[in-house]
Amino acid sequence: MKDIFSLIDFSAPSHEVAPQLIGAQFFVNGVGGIIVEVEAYDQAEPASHTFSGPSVRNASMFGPPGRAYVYRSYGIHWCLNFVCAPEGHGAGVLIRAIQPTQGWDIMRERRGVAVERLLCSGPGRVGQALDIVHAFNGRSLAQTPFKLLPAIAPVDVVHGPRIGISKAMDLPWRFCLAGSPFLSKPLSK
DNA sequence: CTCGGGATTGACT
DNA sequence: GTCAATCCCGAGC
Repeated sequence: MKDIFSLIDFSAPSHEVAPQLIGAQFFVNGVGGIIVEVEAYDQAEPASHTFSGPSVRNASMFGPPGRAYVYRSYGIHWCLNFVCAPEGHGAGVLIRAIQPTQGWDIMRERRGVAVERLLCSGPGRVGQALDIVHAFNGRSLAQTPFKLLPAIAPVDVVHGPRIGISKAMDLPWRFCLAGSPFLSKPLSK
């Protein structure tokens, strides 16, 4: 199998990397599955954490591409991004939903729910199910505990406006696996 | 310094 | 539909 880092150039703009991640498989310590929903963010648009420039919180987004940006959302959840674009650019792809394929029992225990559809359908849920912790911030996606594998077969990717933001609503930078029942919400246009 | 708003979720009316 | 949980950070005084 081809190495995904030879197939995807993480130094490309986040909105170009994002659709390529749909269908890829992502695991943390062997727990995870197929990426079915992501969103792209870039310093040039006001919905991004990096819009106002570097800070302690978003520093890893300004670091080298191909690494993790882990942030605390609403003071409660841990969410995961893949850093994109050249170093210093401040762009990334938020992992919003995963179709579970490995580690169901572990994910059910961590999440406290039994319904498979609710294990990883949302950025905060992905963080909890895969045990994303702040210590992963800045770590390379090519190294343990991460494992990122290319899609087994070509997939249909659909896109639309991003969720949960109040700025730059016009950018269609949410990318989903067409017809997937594991999305955090149905795609709107 | 205080204040307010989130790239959210789950419990409740 | 409403709302609280709770941390980071920018805006404003």
